[in-house]
Amino acid sequence: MKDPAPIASLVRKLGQRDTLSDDEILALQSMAGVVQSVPAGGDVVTEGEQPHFSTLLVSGFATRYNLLGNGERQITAIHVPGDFVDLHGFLLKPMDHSVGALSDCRILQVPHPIIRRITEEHPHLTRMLWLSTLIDGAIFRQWIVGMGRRSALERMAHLICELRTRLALVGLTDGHRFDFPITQIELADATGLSAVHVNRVLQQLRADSLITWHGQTVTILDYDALAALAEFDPAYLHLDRLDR
Amino acid sequence: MKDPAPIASLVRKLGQRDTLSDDEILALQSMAGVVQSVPAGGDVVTEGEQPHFSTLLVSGFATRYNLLGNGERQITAIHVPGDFVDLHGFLLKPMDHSVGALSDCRILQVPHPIIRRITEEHPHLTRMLWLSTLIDGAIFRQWIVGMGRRSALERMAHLICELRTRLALVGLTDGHRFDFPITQIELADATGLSAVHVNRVLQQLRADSLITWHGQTVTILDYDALAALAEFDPAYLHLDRLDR
DNA sequence: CGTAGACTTGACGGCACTCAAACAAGGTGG
DNA sequence: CCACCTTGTTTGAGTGCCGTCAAGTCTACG
Repeated sequence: MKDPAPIASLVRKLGQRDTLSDDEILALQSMAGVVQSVPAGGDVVTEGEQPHFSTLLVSGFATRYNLLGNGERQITAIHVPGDFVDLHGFLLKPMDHSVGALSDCRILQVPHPIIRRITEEHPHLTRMLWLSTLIDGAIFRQWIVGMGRRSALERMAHLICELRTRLALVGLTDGHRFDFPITQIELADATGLSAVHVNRVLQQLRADSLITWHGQTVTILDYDALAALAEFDPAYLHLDRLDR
Repeated sequence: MKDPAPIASLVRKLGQRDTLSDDEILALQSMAGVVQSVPAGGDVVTEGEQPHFSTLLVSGFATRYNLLGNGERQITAIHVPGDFVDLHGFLLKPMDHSVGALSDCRILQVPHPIIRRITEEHPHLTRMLWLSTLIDGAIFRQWIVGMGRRSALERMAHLICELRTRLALVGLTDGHRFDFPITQIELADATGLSAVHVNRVLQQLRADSLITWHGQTVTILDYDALAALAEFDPAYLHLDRLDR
């Protein structure tokens, strides 16, 4: 019931950025509880709700998205295991966007009072949780840069580089190969492109022997070239272990 | 020397979202110090630096921006008085972008040890500072939505609505009129458009009698129509006073 | 074997970009 | 005081990246 495994990815991800004390790891484990399932296509949280918990993604892929008046959709974030998909809801309260499951997901709902107690009793751990929302923000900024100033090709290349780096951090890569269960329609909503153009961009990346993409499996064939095309610099992911 | 006035806007902005205790206001005032000046066009912080303080904008307008390899620029955030322009630097450490002054600015550099002490001694105030970075994040998300799925016209309208709302929060509006010292080139870098197209979009907004824009003075002539065009919903700014 | 969802392809169109030049306004120095 | 320069804004012409529309193909699955 209180299985520590679900939060292993979170511990690994935070522990990459600063050393966590045993006490802090125990506090994180106090968040463990019943793991729930959300089927692909389902919503984890819906815009306008004011949940009394935040959701840790244990396995699977999820997105944050907004719907527009004309029915169009914009994905603002892609989440991988170990990510809190709505830790910000702890303080922001009403959700200003929805969270959906890209694939079948297993999630852990952490009651806000537990997070609140961490903020009362564990200043350093609080800073680490704060940090994780700041890294979300750094990723948002890079997406803005991409959507504003990068071509469709560069933007897609950047997204692939980013996902590879973030998945490697939680041990979900096999060299330059990783699972990424997303459709081209969803990729279009994430990159601000049309589905047709996403298809053409992916063909271009394949034609240039930069990647292959079979089913859910992405393989980066030439990482250096892909990163150069995207001007990808992982500094914004703040991977260094520092005193925080 | 320890003039409380510089942090008045910050107190006002945080106090809008939750009640601050006298003790907490005192703690914020412990951040007060020597106010410095940055001329328009100057940099407040530069990408790659690792400052040992975070910068509170006391007066003037500032932006966060990234430069790309080809010299292009993307502005990812516009800051108004009362905003911490780089509170995230407290935990992220090396800056993954620069901060520039749009107009002449007065700033207050708050040493990180002072912020750190707040996190050790004032859990609720810590949450409020965390909150302010989360609101930054919510704004980032809206920018992503705009750049991905809104037309140039809608995007500009949305930016104007957002600025008006945020400036009203710190008392820098006169009805639907406010100062916004930004050039069309800078607006282009913020919206992901070209300077030429920004000019045409602004002309369109004027032709439709939605705004006037004389020098640095923006006047919204028909707020309802402008907000409808932009599908602007201020919910993402989380203006309600709630227990946080 | 039929259907649904995802992917692919082609033709065409438009929003926004680029290039280029003119206009306006404020500041500076001779 | 007025050329002159710089910075910002405006306008026009031509272009192109990416969107839309419409089919067609492929694969998984019942």
